[in-house]
Parts: sequence; structure tokens; C-alpha cells
Amino acid sequence: MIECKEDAITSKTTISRLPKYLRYVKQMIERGEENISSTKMAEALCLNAIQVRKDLALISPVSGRPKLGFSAQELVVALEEFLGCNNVKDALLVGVGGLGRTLLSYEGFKNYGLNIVAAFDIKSELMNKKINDINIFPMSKLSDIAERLSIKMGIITVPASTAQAVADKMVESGIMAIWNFAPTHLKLPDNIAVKNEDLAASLAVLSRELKDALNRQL
Amino acid sequence: MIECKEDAITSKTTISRLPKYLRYVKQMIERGEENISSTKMAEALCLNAIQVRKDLALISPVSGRPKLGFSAQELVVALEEFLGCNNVKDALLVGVGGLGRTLLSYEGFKNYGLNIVAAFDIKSELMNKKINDINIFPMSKLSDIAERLSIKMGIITVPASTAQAVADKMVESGIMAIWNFAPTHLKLPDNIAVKNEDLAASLAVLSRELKDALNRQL
DNA sequence: TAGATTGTTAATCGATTAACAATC
DNA sequence: TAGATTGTTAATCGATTAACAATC
Repeated sequence: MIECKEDAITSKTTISRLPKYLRYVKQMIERGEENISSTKMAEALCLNAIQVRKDLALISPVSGRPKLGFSAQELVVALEEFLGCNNVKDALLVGVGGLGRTLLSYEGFKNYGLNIVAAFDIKSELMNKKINDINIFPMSKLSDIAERLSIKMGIITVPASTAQAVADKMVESGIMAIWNFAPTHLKLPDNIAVKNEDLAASLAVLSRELKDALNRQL
Repeated sequence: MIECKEDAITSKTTISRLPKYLRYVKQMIERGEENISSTKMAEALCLNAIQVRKDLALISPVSGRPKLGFSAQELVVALEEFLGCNNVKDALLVGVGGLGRTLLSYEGFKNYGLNIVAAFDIKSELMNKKINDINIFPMSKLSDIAERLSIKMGIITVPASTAQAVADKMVESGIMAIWNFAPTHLKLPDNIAVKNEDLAASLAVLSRELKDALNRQL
């Protein structure tokens, strides 16, 4: 077990870059590289090299070696440790529509320690079915299952109109972190962690950049 | 046509908040409200009221009235105008898997002016099929269709391994903005706008907050 | 009038970037 | 040695927040 500055507060911006580093380092390992230069990694990911080194220094006690860079293997271990990739986090998902199914079927989350153990919906025709080996239950079972399995993370993929009610039910059932894909702001107690996946926000930024790019062409 | 400071550079952080404002204002209109106070909107969205007023000042020439707030109707018009909601942007999508289907079926993008006009995939069994009335074509038709319809935006929902090749093909075909859902960094010319939807990054941030929240409980 | 609200100017805060010495 | 690279300290930059006057 590597001891790193895990308890220090690391900014969200730093944390959100870590999966990119992890992907890059794994790719380089596949190509047979044994060392990773922060300079090259930064260039490949369109980031600043100093920023990369600062991020790595924050999450890992391993230092890079001048001229060589960082040990790829040590970096993978440090990144996975910090991101909790090997520390399985059970989650439940509510809303088995198109997006819910996609997330249930997506295998990539396993790499980051996320394990969806149960799904919930109101549609009776979905009951007793499975998606990607995950059972679908009626909403009435949510509290029971969440409490029994001590599930701390909930994923919301219901329409905006019911998202708040679902979130409230999750919190009542002991959920402490909510990943919200519904296009609505959730009002929750301060001690609950919430991450909103706001596609409209992304689209707004991209549309504006497109507009700027087209204007520059003129 | 309202003349606002559209040509001024507005920061990404500001732009990404605008859809939240728009949703809130629309909600209030549904409830019969005619005026929107920045103070109340900020509180409802867990934002700072000064920030809200600054954002609104940037995108709209309409000023709020002391004691009353902003005209809800005028705000909707200004937000939709700035976000280009009524200015239809045609897009194509590549990768008709689970996520691709979900996006093709999602009606919410219409509110923001996004119109997916064609989908592409390599699987021959998908050809000549439609999803949500959108035709699926083979990859070989991409350039032709993109150029003929002057499509400027592309959505990538293929696996990481093929995303770069798809992106390159899009750029060759005149696409200027790419919304990338594949978990990989794309290397593209500077003049191309790219927005990466990085779920691993979101999950990393949420997992860390959950960890902190659980530690605080001890 | 009193009180809620706006909008501007200044201060703070945090993240990014630059400069540069240290190292292999 | 020369050159690439790291890591630290300082400077810059941009976004957020505070203070407060203006307004209805």
C-alpha cells in the first residue's frame, strides 16, 4: 500500500485530469514504453507540462527522474490508487430508459472501481428482467436494497420531472453521492456529493466555439 | 432581433451556466411567474447572486429592475438568442451503439437548436434502418453527405479505438466542431472546436467527494 | 419611507503558467 | 560535458465574491 498525500485536498480540476493521465500511461505501456515524460504526456493531451508535474506530485510520492521521466508502472499504480480503481464502489441506478441501459451495459466503469449492483424503474414490464446481468427492481425495493447492501452511490437516469423525487429517496436510503444525468438541478443536503452531467451545458460551449470558428473563417 | 454583446468573448464557465438559467426561467414561467430575481435564481441553483447578474449582463442588454428583478419573458428570449436555440445546427453522428442510439432518440437537444440529420456506422445490418426517423448510412457516405448538406458539427459515439480515425474523417469532410463521447483524447487542428464528454473524469470527482463525505461522517 | 433588488468597482481566491535551479 | 527533464518558487491570469451606491 503506497502512502501518498491522499488526505490532502486535491482540487476538482486536478482530479478530473487524472483519468486522462491514466489512459495515456496505459497506452504507452501497451506500446512497450517504460518511462513517461511529463513533457510528452502534456503535449499529447494538450496540457501544460508544469501542470502535469504538479498534478502528479500531488497524488504520488514517486518522483520523476531527470532525463528519463516517470516510471510508467509506478505512475499507473499511483493513479489507480488515488482514483480508487481497485476499491470497488457499489452503486444503484434509477431509470432504465435509453441512457440507463447504456450505462448499465458499459463495461468501462469497472476500470474505475464502479460496480452497478441494482437497477430500478417504475415500469412493471421491466421487473425481473436483467440488463448486463444487473437485476431491475421496482422503486419500492430501493430503500431496502440500498440499506441492506450499504450502497453509497446512486445514478439518476430518469426524466427531469421525477429526478428530484428519486434523489430524495436515495438520500433517505443512505446514498451519499449522486451522479445525476437528468437535466435538472437537484436540491440536496450539503453533506451529499452531487455531480451533474449537463449535456446542454457542454453543447452550449461547443456551439459557441463553432460559431466563433466559423466567424474566424470569414 | 435583439442586439447584444454577442461578439464579445464570453467565458466557457459563463456559457455553461446559461442552460441552467434557461431551464429555471422556463420553470418559473410555467408556474406563472412574470419576474425573476437573480437572488432567488442563484439560491435555487446553488450559485452566487452576483455571478448570476454578471452572467446575465454579459449576454443581454436587458437590465433588471430593482425590487422586481428581470422580466422572465425577456430573459428567455435573451438566453435562447445567445445560446442559438432557434438557430438550427445540423449535426451528424457516428457510432450507432447504445450511447449513439440514446442520443439519436433524445428529443431535448432540439431545445438548443441541435438537429441530428444523419447517422453512420460500420455494421452492415444497420444500413437502411432509421432511429427516431434518422437514417443510418455506411461510413463511406460520410464525406459526401457532410459536404452536400454543409454539416459543421459531428458527434462521436464509437469506441475509443476508432475515435481518432472518425474524427480525422470528420475534419476532412468539413466538420468544424466535434462532440466526443469516446473516452480518448483527440488530436485535431487548432481551428476545430472539440468538446470531450469525459465520464471517467466526472466519476473520479464524484468518487473523491464521496470518500471525503464518508470520512467526515466518522 | 423602508426594504428588496440591481449593477459596478474593488478585493480575493485559486488555478495556470513562467522562470530557473537541480539532476542525471 | 551537453541536453533533456524534473520540481519549486514566483508571477500571472481569470473567475468568483465582497462592498456598496443606486433605484424603484
